[in-house]
Amino acid sequence: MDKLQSLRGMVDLLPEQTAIWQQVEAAARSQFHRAGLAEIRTPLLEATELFARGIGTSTDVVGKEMYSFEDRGQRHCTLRPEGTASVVRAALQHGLLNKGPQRLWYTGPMFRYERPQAGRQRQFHQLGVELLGFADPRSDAEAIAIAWDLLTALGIGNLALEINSLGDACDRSHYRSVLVEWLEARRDQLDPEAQGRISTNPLRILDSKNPETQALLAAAPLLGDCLSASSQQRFERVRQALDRLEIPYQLNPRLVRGLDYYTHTAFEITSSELGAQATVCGGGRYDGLIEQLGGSPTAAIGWAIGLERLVLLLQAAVAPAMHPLAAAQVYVISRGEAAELQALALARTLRQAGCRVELDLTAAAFAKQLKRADRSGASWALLIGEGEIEQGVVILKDLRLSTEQRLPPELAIGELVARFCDAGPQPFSSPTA
RNA sequence: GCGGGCGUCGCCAAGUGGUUAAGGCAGCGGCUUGUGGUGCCGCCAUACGGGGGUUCGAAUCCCCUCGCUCGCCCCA
Repeated sequence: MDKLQSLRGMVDLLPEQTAIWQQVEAAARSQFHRAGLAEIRTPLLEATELFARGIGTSTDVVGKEMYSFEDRGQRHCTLRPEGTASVVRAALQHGLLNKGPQRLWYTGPMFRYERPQAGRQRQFHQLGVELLGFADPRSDAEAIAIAWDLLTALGIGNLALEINSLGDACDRSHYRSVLVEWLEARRDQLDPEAQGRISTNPLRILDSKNPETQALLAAAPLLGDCLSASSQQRFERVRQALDRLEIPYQLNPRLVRGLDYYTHTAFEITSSELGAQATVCGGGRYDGLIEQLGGSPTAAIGWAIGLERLVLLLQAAVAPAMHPLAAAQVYVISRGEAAELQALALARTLRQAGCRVELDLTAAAFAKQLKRADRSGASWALLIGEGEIEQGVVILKDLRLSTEQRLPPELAIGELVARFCDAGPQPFSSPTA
């Protein structure tokens, strides 16, 4: 196949798709606005080192999924595989945290070199929230609530929230040694994947999907048992807050996220309707990251929603009720040089007055143009031919009733504007409206 | 990186060794001259993802390759 086509895993969003994306973006903006979040936009390209230091070199994302290359100045560059590291970098670079805690949101494409499958592309889009400089357990609940409420507001059901606490750095290294010791004693019962991970990233063995490994793990020591008293207490308060918000959740002691920077609260929102890639939203607290990237110790929590997955759910749930494409209200037809120019001008006048107008740009016969008018979904047509130009009138035709009247252009415009005068585009109105 | 499924016109889709690759939708042209939605007629893949091979003969069999897709891994 030598046809030009998009790169593997890089997906075009066609006009009939973009409407639903715009709806999601609008809902998110509204939600974030009400929550007092400000938008931040960072470059798609960052120094490779940012992700190596931020996400952790033993993670799959950094180890084998990054789009990395050297630019012409021999700089090591990487297309961002996630948003948090960039946001933290930007906050530090511009001293945002010196002004106090930051409540931020972002959206945009991320890149991971993986094998595409349902709900997973190489370029995908995330919508994320980062609350920098907040340590209070209520901030965990607030962050989760923002995500939960956004998904709910969009009409997505069948969602499950799972949470766990990974403790602080101390708890984790303590648990890590306990777990490694336990795993080593059973090394020969583990699958090869898991065996390799004992030394590289033992915690990740916990959410292995290998059934035999899982069976064995049922008896493994739990992270929760290694948490310090204060970590446990903290987690307890997060749960209380969620209870108070009446956000249902399940404790999942095996939930371990794939990025190294997470501490304390980790969570995922999943849907059973997504196939293998069930996570719509994932996030957690990262109290050590900011310091690790050169800032002073600062607590923070954040999450990201996978927009492709969200759109998949929306299409399954509510999209059929939507009319993504806005049909024109008026279709303008003309024949003959003078008429064509007048049509061009009248279409513009109508648009300036707030009507959705489609102008036929062909010189085809009236029958042809009328046929297109009909298919466009417009309910009114404006016809101008040589005869009309001579008489100084236009034909205003009701395509539904098949009635028409000849009248001066100003009156026809006035008639249409009175009917469709709403200013501004109306992306989701029904074509028949 | 590893497995499974698939790959015929813009879309859907027949066709599983024999000289014409169905059909539907969309598109284009026409059916009295400047009036649509239905109807009727016509046009629309020397071509079956690409490359080799088997055969007298292949879209149909074999091999390789590319792509899509689902799953593993991982994650949003």
